[in-house]
Amino acid sequence: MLNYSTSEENHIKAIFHLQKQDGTVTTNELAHELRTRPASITDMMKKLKAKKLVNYQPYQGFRLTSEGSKVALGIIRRHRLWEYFLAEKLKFTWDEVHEVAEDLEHVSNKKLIDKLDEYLGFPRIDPHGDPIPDANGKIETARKICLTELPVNIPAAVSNVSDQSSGILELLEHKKITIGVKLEVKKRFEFDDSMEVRIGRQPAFTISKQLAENIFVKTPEHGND
Amino acid sequence: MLNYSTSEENHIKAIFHLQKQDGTVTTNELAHELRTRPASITDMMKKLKAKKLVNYQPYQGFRLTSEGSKVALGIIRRHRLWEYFLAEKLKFTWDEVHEVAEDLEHVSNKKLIDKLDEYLGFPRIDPHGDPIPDANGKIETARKICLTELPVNIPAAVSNVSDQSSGILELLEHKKITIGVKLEVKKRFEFDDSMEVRIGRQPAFTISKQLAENIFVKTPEHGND
DNA sequence: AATTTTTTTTAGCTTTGTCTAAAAATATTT
DNA sequence: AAATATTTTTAGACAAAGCTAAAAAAAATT
Repeated sequence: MLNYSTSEENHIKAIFHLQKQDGTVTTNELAHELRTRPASITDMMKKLKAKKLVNYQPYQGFRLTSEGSKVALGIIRRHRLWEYFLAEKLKFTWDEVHEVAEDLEHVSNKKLIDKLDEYLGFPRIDPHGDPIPDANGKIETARKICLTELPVNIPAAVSNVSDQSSGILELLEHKKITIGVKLEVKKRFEFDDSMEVRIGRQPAFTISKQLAENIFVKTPEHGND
Repeated sequence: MLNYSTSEENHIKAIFHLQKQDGTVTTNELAHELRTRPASITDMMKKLKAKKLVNYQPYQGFRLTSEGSKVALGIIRRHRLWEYFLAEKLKFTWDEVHEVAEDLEHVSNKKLIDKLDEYLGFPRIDPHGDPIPDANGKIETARKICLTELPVNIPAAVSNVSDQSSGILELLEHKKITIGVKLEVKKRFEFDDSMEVRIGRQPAFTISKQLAENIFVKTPEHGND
């Protein structure tokens, strides 16, 4: 995998995100997204086409080639791992991490990122609830994750409970956890993997590792990172 | 503190390091250090002079202004904190960290760096044994540090022992630790702050927190970071 | 002190990534 | 389908950061 400039990477990433909705991205859309001018986009598209990262015919819009998508997933992987690091380790709040990760994502040293991934315990979801591509660029589409994997301060909705024994249901009822309830993990304790959980604006309460392992949640769709 | 380009930062940092030896830095020295051409250095010096970061009169060499030194210390702080992070947390070896930190150091977000510093426990020495400037740009000149502060895998020489009781001397003799002995910390255990220490190529042995607190070491001078 | 060598600067060119203004292509209205 | 509006591309300019080659200044030699 070759190396690309910060500007090239930002264009590739933006196309990747805009592509999702429609099939193809237009010059104006991209110019608006990147706060740049349509003429600049045309220039950059010519360049990315020459590098075989986008398919582009004048006036026809563009989309990433499979190579371009690979590059995009690499950038997104870096971005989201740094976001996770910032939130989980450096205690940034979830709304602060994006901006800082915008800079860190352009440091593209494979060993750095793979070691960071390992250090963080191979997280699958970033602090905005978006999935993190793995070292091969594979990305989970399903948004359902175990409560044990939900980063702190991310709103999520309970989608199902794996264990259906009466024991767990009693506990769930007592804690007022039902399908569809919206909650956030406020804090995690390394010592026993227990966690503080808050439902809405009510006071937070503790959940054991054993219970959390059986609760699955869905995080809201985002998009802009 | 304003923001400077990667190229500007690299020039400022190089001047800071070269200044140490002599009082003033020449065009050729800097061109050689940065693997660039003398003409390019002249161009950049004009620019940095306009920004009041260097004092420069044509043909007279240059040195950083006090503002320039502040900027340099900020860059060095970022570089060395990332080096520490890479070695201590991501388990890079000490000879791998410099290259990666060269990129990371240019992400200049004050909050990021201050939080990273805090997360790392405000380390004072980087994995090469060089002192890390604090948030105000203050940097220790003394190279003598306590063994408790010596990063892992950094060769250092025992320079003195603070406690002179017979109890500690007995222990030191048993462990064959004398002034001038060269050693490295191989591993630290969070649980009781004990550490594995190795002298030369001999098998490593354990030292308690209490003992380490009384041993002071000097790390070798480096320079190129 | 004059000459030669070395260092530094100037002048002008290149690439990257942006811009504006004008031209061309495509879309939308009437 | 013609006219109008919008989108996209082209053409040409500019700033940043580098380069080479030539000129100028400083240092070293004879």
